[in-house]
Amino acid sequence: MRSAASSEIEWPNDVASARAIQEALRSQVVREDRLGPVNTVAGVDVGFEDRGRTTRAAVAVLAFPGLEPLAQAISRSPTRFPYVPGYLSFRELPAVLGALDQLAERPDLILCDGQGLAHPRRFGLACHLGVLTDIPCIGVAKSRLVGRHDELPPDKGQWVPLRDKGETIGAVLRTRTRVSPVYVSIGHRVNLAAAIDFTLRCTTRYRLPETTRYAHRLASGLSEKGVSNRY
DNA sequence: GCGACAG
DNA sequence: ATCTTGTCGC
Repeated sequence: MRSAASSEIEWPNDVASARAIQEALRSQVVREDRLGPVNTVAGVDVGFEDRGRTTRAAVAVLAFPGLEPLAQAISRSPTRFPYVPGYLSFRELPAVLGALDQLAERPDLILCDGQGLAHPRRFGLACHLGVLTDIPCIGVAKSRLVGRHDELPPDKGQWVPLRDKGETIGAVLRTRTRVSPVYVSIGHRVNLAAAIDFTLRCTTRYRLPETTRYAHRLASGLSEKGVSNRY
């Protein structure tokens, strides 16, 4: 899919200009449901290698709701922005877009590693990815960046709002009974209720959704056999 | 001023 | 994110 070539984007080299980009793009995040039929769901996993010198992103596309693997791609590129809390997207997005470009088809929905609106300026990685590609996107993070919340009941499926500065910015969601929760937030074109629902429907027996988990395993080295990078 | 801080 | 020992529960 060629909708957001990373090479055609001007990437910032410092936090001040990165912040200006966030402030300029944050109004483009669509917080309501604007989804077509969801037949394919992609999971995006980000991370780094070589003590941070190389950034890597993996994407796995699964059928929905059956979650059968359909396609996968991985992209590595030299790190061009350091990890600074609140600015993760400037470090990871070039690799993420590179991985998405390897796919033959645009996924109908993306579950992205990291935060969406649950971000100091309401423009986390999942929002940035959603705005640049205009693909419906949900942020699924393994730990908290900002926000406070009440104690979370132990049963699978239960959730409590994540709040910051008087507004709900996401949900703390139990994807497995008595297992540490994940942090779900709007990325783009999906409301919070739908984001929670999709996250649960993509989660089977592990803490993380199969989409994200599949991408993570791909990035960790052990790819699945018999799955090509096209449908 | 001090702690907190997605991956 | 990554590293690593000890502990707990099924």
